[in-house]
Amino acid sequence: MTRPLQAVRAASREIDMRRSNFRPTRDIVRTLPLFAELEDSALEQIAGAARALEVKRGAAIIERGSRLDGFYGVYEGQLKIYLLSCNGAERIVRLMNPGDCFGEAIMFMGIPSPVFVQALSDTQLCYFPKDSVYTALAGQPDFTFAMLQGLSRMLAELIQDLEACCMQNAQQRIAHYLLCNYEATRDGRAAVQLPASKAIVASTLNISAETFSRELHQLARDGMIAVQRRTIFLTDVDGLRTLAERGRAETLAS
Amino acid sequence: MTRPLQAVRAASREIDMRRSNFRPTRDIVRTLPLFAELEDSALEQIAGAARALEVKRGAAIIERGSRLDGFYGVYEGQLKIYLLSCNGAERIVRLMNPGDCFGEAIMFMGIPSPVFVQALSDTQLCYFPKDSVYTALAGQPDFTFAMLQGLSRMLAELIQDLEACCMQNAQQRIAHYLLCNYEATRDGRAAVQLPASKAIVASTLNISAETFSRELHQLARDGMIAVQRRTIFLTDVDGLRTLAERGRAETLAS
DNA sequence: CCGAAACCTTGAGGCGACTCAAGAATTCGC
DNA sequence: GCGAATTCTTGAGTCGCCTCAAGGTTTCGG
Repeated sequence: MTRPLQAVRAASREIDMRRSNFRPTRDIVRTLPLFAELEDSALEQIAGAARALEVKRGAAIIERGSRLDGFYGVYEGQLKIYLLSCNGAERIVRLMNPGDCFGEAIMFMGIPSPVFVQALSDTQLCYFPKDSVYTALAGQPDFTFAMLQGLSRMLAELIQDLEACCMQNAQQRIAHYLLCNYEATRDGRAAVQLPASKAIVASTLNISAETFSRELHQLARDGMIAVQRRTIFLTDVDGLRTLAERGRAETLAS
Repeated sequence: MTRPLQAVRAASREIDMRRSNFRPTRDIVRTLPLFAELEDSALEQIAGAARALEVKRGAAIIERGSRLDGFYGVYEGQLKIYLLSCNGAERIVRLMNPGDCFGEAIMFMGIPSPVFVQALSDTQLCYFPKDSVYTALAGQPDFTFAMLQGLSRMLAELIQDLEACCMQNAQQRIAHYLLCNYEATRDGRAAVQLPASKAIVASTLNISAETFSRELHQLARDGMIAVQRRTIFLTDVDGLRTLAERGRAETLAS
């Protein structure tokens, strides 16, 4: 019975499909990287079969156990893919942003979804029915490779998640996360802009919000980072690297 | 610095490729489920490019960080896919048996492998070079679907692993494992035959060997199971189901 | 059949991360 | 710009699982 995060509380849990100005035209559909290389004719076919979906923050897109006869692409907004434990604790597996796809694996396997998907903000999606996808796959080797690569990338990312959550302690996971996501600011400092609230980011790292807060401040005290709201400046990238690789204990010892 | 498991200790860590009576003929290659639907001509092409590999127990097939220009199929023996933490602790992600494939994702992405693969017993493998695979993919939609499904299945399994390791305690993971793997014996009892030593199975469940032993004996004391070597008889399937779903604490309370 | 190696069990002790709880700081709606 | 809601911080206490250590059991080669 852990506190639900943000959007869980908000709005209805139903899909709120509505007519809107978001339409799956060929040029819009193509903005998904997956479709980038698709020929016009194939794209036309996919776009023709696609269904645009505009959902509000808090809407449930996929429930655990549901099946899919297609997959989704994200065009605007943010969603979370998450797991729920028997007592209601939530573990966010991944945050989805524009350009991302989800549901392919469920579609290909025809199995019930092992995860939930919910919108964290108002979101524009497209649903691509299986049949149109299969048609495109059969005729477009480039698309096949793009699809295979997409699945492969997810697989690799999941392995990394598994590694993080099985082989690294909380501080190592945080250090690793920061090192994987920082960018240079205008004034040349290295900074990470958290894509959501600390509680949500903590959940994706499989850490409680409290521990996340504690560890961030510990890193700040150690001079590795400086925290300002949802911006985290990396003040000692090499130190973080050492931490991420060797862990806290061994930095001091040996 | 955790004790390495079984085969780590054994034999050389080098691939021991040798001429042998194991040859990638069409009929042998086809026994991989992935190739089941492949047309003869395509199969011929794949088989022609395939390289047979016979390795001894303990041989390292893939090292973390290495790249692949193809993928492997298992025809005989057993391998482990595993992760190593910085201090040498090992976490087995999956055991591979005849009929399984590995390395597809690494091949498609062209990224360094995030995992290690090592033979747990003397093993017969085939290596299928990327080019021949791509050729088959381009011409054989059925093969494409089989490949997509294979990747999708791995993805779904990894999600389940992640769920198990993040959302369930040790006893729930064990109960779940038993429920997913039991079969009826001749005399009608439900039993699980462990596919390897308890230490190895424990590692795949992300549990220390000691805890695994303790929990198994606890379950036995509770009348859920009976342990005999590497055979575990399920004496109370419903009880296990309750455990797996609700966890230990809540079985007693509420 | 004996000894060594591998495998399994069991106890003691410790620690990482969680939960609960309360309060501070931000953000947001009107 | 004030009050409410949300988000973040911090302390105290607990617990699950790990590690270390030692002894028992099974397997296997010669």
